[in-house]
Amino acid sequence: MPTTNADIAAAFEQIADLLELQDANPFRVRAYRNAARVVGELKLDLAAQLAAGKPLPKLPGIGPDLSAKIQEFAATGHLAALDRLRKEVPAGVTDLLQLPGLGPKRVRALYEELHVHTLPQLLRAARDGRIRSLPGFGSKTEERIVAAINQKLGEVKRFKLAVAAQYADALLTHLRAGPGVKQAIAAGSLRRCRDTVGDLDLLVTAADGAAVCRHFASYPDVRDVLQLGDTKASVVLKSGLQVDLRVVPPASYGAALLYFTGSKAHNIRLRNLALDRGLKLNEYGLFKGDRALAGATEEEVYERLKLPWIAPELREDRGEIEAASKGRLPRLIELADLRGDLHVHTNWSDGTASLEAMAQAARAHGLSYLAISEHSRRLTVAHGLDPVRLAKQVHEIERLNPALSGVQLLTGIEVDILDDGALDLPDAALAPLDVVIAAVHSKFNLPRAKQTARILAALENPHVKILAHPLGRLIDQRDPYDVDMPAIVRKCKARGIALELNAHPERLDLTDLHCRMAKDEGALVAINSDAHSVHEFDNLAHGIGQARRGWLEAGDVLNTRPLVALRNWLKR
DNA sequence: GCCGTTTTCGGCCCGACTGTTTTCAGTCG
Repeated sequence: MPTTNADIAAAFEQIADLLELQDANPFRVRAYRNAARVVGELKLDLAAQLAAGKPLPKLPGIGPDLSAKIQEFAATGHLAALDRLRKEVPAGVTDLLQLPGLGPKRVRALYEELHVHTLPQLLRAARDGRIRSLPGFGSKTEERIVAAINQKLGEVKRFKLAVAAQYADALLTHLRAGPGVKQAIAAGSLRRCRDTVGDLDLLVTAADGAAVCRHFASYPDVRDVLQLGDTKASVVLKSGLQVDLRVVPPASYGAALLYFTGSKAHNIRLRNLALDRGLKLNEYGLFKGDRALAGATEEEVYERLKLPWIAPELREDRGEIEAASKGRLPRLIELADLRGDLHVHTNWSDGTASLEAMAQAARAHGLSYLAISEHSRRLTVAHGLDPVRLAKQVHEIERLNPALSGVQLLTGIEVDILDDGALDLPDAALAPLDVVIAAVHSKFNLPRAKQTARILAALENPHVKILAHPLGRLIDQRDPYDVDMPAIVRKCKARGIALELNAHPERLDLTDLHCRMAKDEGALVAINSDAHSVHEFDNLAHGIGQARRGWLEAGDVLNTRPLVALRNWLKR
């Protein structure tokens, strides 16, 4: 098994956990966690790089020691340091760290004093009342441990962005009706438009924080109140979604919004920039000694740090601070930049609306063209089109177009990539179409080399213009298939094929990092709704959020082009 | 363990809440 960057990152995280349990220098622990993040997000395959005899690139936070560990892991598949640590700490103990309220100190006390190594042992100890006997533990802690384990057994994962956004909208409405509430906004990963959201971070400005926190905790959908303070409260909704509220005075709104939007890594960079200037940045403002220099808006905080405002989607410490300081931030794409949608379905296959209804809905969403791309015949469950029905649909679209105002339909197909990389329809059926989208809908578990070869073969077909949902993932339901994305992106660039960013909430595929990879390689991206009904054009907004996280500008996206330019691109 | 246009040593982001305390440690974000 070749070593992936994810393997290296996981090993570093393991080391960090184990070191923490041994009460090691916390900054050393942080060094491992930083390194795990840097390696985990890196698109360059480090093991492949080393195998090719090339040196490791200089990476931030990775010095001589961690470089050596990466080389050791790539060469042997093991880390002696990790193996050693595993012998020193009982197996399974790191699982205990995953429970909320249990950090390294308490977990260490649990296994040293009570010999508790696993979740079942912990549950037994809690039920036997043995935990409250430990110094620093009490009956409340014991109750929380039982509750946390039970919750973990019912495991609630991260929420899809679109779902979390609905909860946030409803809660914000509730908060705005609260006592003395001036502003209420969702921050956190929702504001950064991550594809999934672990919890909601809501920010409110008001004079009386305690009253707002109580109002928040009274929200009817609340299942548990975890914390209830004067400026901060945390609840769990009936769905299992955790929501954290912070209340700050209006003069701190910008600093607080910055702080609660994150990411943590971005915030740490900003605080260090402040320290470099002899200033202190916290959620209440930017301070020189006790004197507040900025805080009411995000813009003024950035400005005092000699930076332009940085869009929330970029705040991941992935180079945005360096780009900002050099005046090289991207002009991120916006929803209004989209001129059309190149991937939708109608009631000819598995969609619910007619061709005309979809065209009208597209126009209502400000789009001026819409490519109809039904499934192809192999997808019988979706009433995929064979060459005869496809020809009929093309004819129907040509009949409809002159009568449509403000929007034009393009002919197309979402043609299946078969097991061997051939397409599900003959070239003669594809040739007359405006847009051919190739898509994998089967054999998701092929080994990496075979899956990659299969897709690369499909991309050789001269009619293919777009590769649909390139990773094939369904968030929370199906992992992405194992495929060499850099190779796919390079092939798309070479063949003049656009990679789809499928904006369906369950897909959001490409990911943010793959958007960035496409941009860096010079490959085009097409942001498509994959709408199966007239309502699903709203999904494009989530696709835009993801594209912005991938640093995409309007020029990087195929369907920002006016229809004439698009037709030229399709015909070239 | 990393890092340096003040530094190759001595720093490393910062504050709120909870529970178990009797002034604070641990955890979290």
